[in-house]
Amino acid sequence: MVTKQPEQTRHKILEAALWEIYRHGFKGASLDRILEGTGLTKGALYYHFPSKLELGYAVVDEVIRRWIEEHWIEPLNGIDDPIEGLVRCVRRELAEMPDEIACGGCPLNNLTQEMAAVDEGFRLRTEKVLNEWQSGIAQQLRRGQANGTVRPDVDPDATAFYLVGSLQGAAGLAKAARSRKVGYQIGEVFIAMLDGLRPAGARVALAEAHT
Amino acid sequence: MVTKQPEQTRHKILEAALWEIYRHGFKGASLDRILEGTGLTKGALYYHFPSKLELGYAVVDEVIRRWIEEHWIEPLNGIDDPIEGLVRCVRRELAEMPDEIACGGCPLNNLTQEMAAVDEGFRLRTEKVLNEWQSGIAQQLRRGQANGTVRPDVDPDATAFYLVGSLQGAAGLAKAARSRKVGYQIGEVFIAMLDGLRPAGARVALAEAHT
Amino acid sequence: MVTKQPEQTRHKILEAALWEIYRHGFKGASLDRILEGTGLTKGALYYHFPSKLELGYAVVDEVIRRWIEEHWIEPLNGIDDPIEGLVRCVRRELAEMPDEIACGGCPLNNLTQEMAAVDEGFRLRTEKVLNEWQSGIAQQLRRGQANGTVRPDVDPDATAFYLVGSLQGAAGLAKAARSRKVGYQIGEVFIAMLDGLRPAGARVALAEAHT
Amino acid sequence: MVTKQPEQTRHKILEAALWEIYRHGFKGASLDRILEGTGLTKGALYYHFPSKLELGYAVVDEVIRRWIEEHWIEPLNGIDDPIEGLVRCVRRELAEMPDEIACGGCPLNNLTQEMAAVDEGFRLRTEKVLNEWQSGIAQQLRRGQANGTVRPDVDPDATAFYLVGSLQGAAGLAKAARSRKVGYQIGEVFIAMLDGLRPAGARVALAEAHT
DNA sequence: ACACTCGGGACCTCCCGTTGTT
DNA sequence: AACAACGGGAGGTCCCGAGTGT
Repeated sequence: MVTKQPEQTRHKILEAALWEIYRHGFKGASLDRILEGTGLTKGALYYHFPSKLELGYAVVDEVIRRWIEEHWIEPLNGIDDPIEGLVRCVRRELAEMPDEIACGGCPLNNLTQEMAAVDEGFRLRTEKVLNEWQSGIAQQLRRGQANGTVRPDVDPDATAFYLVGSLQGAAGLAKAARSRKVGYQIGEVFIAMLDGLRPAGARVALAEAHT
Repeated sequence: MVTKQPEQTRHKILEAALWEIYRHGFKGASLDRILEGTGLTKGALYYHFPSKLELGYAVVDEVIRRWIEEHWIEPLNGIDDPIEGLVRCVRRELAEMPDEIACGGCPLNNLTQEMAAVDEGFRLRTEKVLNEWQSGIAQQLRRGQANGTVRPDVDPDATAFYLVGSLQGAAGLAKAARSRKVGYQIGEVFIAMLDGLRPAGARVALAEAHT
Repeated sequence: MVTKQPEQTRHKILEAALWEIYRHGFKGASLDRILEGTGLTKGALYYHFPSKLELGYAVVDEVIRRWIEEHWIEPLNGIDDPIEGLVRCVRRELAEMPDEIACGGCPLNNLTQEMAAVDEGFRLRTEKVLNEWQSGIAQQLRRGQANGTVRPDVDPDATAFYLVGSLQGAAGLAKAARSRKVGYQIGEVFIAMLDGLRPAGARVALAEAHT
Repeated sequence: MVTKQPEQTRHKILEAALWEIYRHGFKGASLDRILEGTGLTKGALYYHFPSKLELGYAVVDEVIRRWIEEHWIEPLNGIDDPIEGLVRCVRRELAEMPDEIACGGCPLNNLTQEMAAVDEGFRLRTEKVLNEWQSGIAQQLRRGQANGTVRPDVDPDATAFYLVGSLQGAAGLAKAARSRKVGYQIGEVFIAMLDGLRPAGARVALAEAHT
């Protein structure tokens, strides 16, 4: 047996916890089941996390948060046209997402809806991630307003909230329908709505661009 | 003591179950706690419902479904301008909703996100309600296209999905933020987006219309 | 199977709990072990007692308390000479007590010493039983002072406390020594000390009376 | 960081263990909590003690035993009148004892009552300490009989057992009542009883001597 | 001589569901 | 139609102890 590798052990637990929680929800998640796949036992888990709740918190803080950053915030950085950036993100997610996630909903949204009203710790953490997401988009919208790719009369903050909400809602509907098709449909309308944020002269016939 | 009143008993259980589920989620809901407030016992519950799961199903089918119909489908019937109707619905909900619900999220969305991936029975039932909601809106959009209040190039079905998703997502964000303010902000953007569905000449400065 | 007998079930649990607690202490007591002998299951236990703690409380309130009353308070009632009554009690206990109890200590004392400093609920309940014991003896001492069998300069309350404490302490020593002999030795001294509570002229050579 | 100091480390653990056991009982004592205050970890503990049980044994053998010697055996050595010596001990303890100990019971008695019936190792060790205590007193009583300060018809051994038991019992009652008052009350009676061990002519009105 | 990491189990809690009874 | 009593199990907590490194 190799020597103890605490960092890797912790990571393995977090990863397994993410999937277990994703599949059964936080309350339905079983520590025994989480540990089953890892080959670890309660002792290791209890050493790294003081409770199931804290494990759940860590999943939000460390795993889900990073995922959102990598998928929805950082990709926008290099692009001058923020709307173009968002459209690309949506298209990429719709295309690359495996079926299980496409039909299982956004992990962040799942946890938020299940736990926000039940546990304040979860609410604060998911709220924080959502706020980072929102402010990332709001910042891009401001940059777009500066370089003329976004209408100046748009409220960047409120609109960013709206966009995040719509994405979460769309993921929720796709989950309810257990179908990629609903996601694609909503995606196109979402993109069309995004197009409405451009200055009148700069709008693109996005629907056709896709076909 | 009055004689047994099966229908009323069933109703009392459903009502209590709705609140318990709303507050603790379905998995977190306790049958004992549901019964506590009603003065009934397990016997009554299991006479009317074969299991906790079926009780949850009944809550969706009978309580939540009716609520959606009354609040989001029927109000649109008498109005010629469907977008105007939706705007009124949003404004009414934002205004009349008590704090607990405004910050606790949409009961339908809560249940959907918690259970859709876990239990197929819940998924089918919540999907059905969502579809009724969506097709109600789609039908109105078609009527609007017929009477010229909605742009003809809009896809009624996809757009209706998108709108339902956005509403659910907005409710989810408000829940995560535990704040009415986020709801109001998103509501205004939502209304602005709705305005984008009108033919170019018919758009209204809705923000001002609200003040 | 006979019909449900809640009272008898509750009694069976209490009885089994008393023994389990007596043998392993309260913290060491296992609910599973308690139920093992009764043929009942967790459901029955949880129905009758909301928690292990409340079960322990009930053992003190209902079982131990009654035992003290029957063995140390009521026997004194019919006897005019309270010191004589106490001596008889001591002798009876020393003689009739089975080995397991003689060497296992007084159940009341065991629970008190283990739990009084840890849990206030236990402390209050054991204190109550001890106070009843003490006031039973104090009352007898007062009666003895009235009829001349007890010295008038004795403080009935303080002395009763002292006597109860000595008995508990003696039981504790016998338990530590796991020997009846220590109990007998202390018992004789205790009886001699009791004799010192009589008026000077009324003292008896108790040691000889015993042989 | 200073170099390793094994003896001091061991001592720190023992001291911390004493308090933890005193407050939570042996079973309730947590190794993690013991180590928390010391800044040490499991590694240090298990280097010095092979198990929790052995740690408990060491607490009895080294800490509690020494405490009893210093407080109840050695103080009697320089005094010719053993009864006077015991009275002083009682008075000193009653006066100097901090509240936490006065109301938390005698550490020796606590451990004895909790563990004697459960674990033979504990029983043997606490019995040993109790025997040393008892034989210390018995020896003094014999000396008193030799110099005429103790009645010759007193059985030194049995009486010493009785006295130790009474003290332990008194501490137990004070713990159950969580009150110093009970301790004071019993203390006075105890002293009066001690006075009864003197030869008839040598008795003192101790109650008045105290005021 | 001590720290970090992890194994593995026993425990209470609590819950859903069923049975006998009225 | 409804109740009181009970069956039976799964889950999180927490703990003691044993490894490896240094």
